[in-house]
Amino acid sequence: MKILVVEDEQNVSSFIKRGLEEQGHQVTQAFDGLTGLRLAKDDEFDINILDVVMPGMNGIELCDELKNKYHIISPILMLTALGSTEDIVIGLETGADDYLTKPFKFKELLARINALSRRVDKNEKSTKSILQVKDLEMNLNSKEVYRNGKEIELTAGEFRLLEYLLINKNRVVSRTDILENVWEVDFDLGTNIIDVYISYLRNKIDRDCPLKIIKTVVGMGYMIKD
Amino acid sequence: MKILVVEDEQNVSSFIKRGLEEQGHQVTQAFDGLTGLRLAKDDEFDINILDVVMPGMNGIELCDELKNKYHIISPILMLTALGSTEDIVIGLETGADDYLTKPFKFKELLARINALSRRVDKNEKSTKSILQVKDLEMNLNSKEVYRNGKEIELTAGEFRLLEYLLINKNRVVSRTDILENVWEVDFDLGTNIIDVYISYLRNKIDRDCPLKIIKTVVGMGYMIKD
DNA sequence: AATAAGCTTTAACAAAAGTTTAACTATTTT
DNA sequence: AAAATAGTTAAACTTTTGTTAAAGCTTATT
Repeated sequence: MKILVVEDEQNVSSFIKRGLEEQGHQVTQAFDGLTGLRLAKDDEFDINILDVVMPGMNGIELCDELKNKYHIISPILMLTALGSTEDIVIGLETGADDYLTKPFKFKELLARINALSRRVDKNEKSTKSILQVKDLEMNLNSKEVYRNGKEIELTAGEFRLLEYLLINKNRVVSRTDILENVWEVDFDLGTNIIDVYISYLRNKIDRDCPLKIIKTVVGMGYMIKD
Repeated sequence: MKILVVEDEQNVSSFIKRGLEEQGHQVTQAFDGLTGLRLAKDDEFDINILDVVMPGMNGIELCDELKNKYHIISPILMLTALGSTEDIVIGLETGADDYLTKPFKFKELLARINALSRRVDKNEKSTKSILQVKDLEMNLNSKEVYRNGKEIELTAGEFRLLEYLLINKNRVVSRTDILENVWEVDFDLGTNIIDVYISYLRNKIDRDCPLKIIKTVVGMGYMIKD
């Protein structure tokens, strides 16, 4: 994610930047309100972290401008000093989406960032909640899978693998892709877990049906075709 | 918009699907009434298009079940054969919102879909104060909960958890979702409070009943199903 | 202010379910 | 036919879930 940090204290800003970058985010820093304003309105960040206390334009004014004048849609997380309830109230009134009182644990900041980004994801379009191919359908809300009208019970891992194959239907997905996206493992240490799970899945969804859903592409990966 | 098409004729269904997808809609297909029923009640579509003539459960029976048994609120558009005035009358009586006689021009279908979706937007937000599922009901005003006519006393925490599960019925809610929305905690520090409360709830609402309300979906969360 | 009652949270453990490894077999490619 | 790739199986291992009891909080009452 692209994250903007508007914070005048050099060391606090760096602390946040370093931590977020370790998590794979891209961090842009602004050390005063006006610079923050320019950056935030010219370039859409996924999350804006604003300190309240800053020389020149403070975080509350900045938040107000961004939300009420430039109508940015990305969430704002305010950093306030301990106990300044006043600031928190004003901040939330002017449109901040969340706040965190200093000093804070980095883990807490991360959790709030994740919560905010999830909240945004939810508001995005009416995400499709049923994936289907041939006579197989997967309901992402109820986590139920049906083949030819009959329910099939899958474990969490089997479900995630099938979901990934369905999202990528008509495309061959490599073992590396699967490992990265389903198991969230970035390097293969010679496990055959994918083969095992493909086998489990086939037993449940393909064994009793003449037309097979999961296709092997030797040397390349697996594919589900329409 | 998310649109469900229940139509047994492969080519008609594909024709509709293709056309609607070109307009940017998401189309889910069912080729028989029973599948249509399951899909429509498990997942809320913006519009349901039902063919009248189908093997097994026909469109009128399906419409009846959806509107009068499952009380879905999304509009139903019936596709009837030319001249079957009988069907149209019955269809509208059982709760269909509009109908179209086959054969039809695609443009006409589109116009009716747009009209229906506009109609729905206006009626939105009917804040329900009673949540119910099977023989369980929760009154949000009086904060009373009844199972099979007998009152059940819940503590505030138990009530909020049950309420959240009911609001999200037919959807698996993860522990993270629950923690965020019921306990308003954005990060999990390894508490098992959800398990404990689920256990308390089950003791009060499920223990003495053969049909269980709260379902565990291992590795994913909990769900209450209709 | 102290007490009591009820509710919430933690913690420990048992039980259930799911995941991963590894050895072996089968199939496909070279 | 040999080598490489893929599939199967069961056992070992982990994680997840359910339960209980006790400790910690709050709130109402004395």
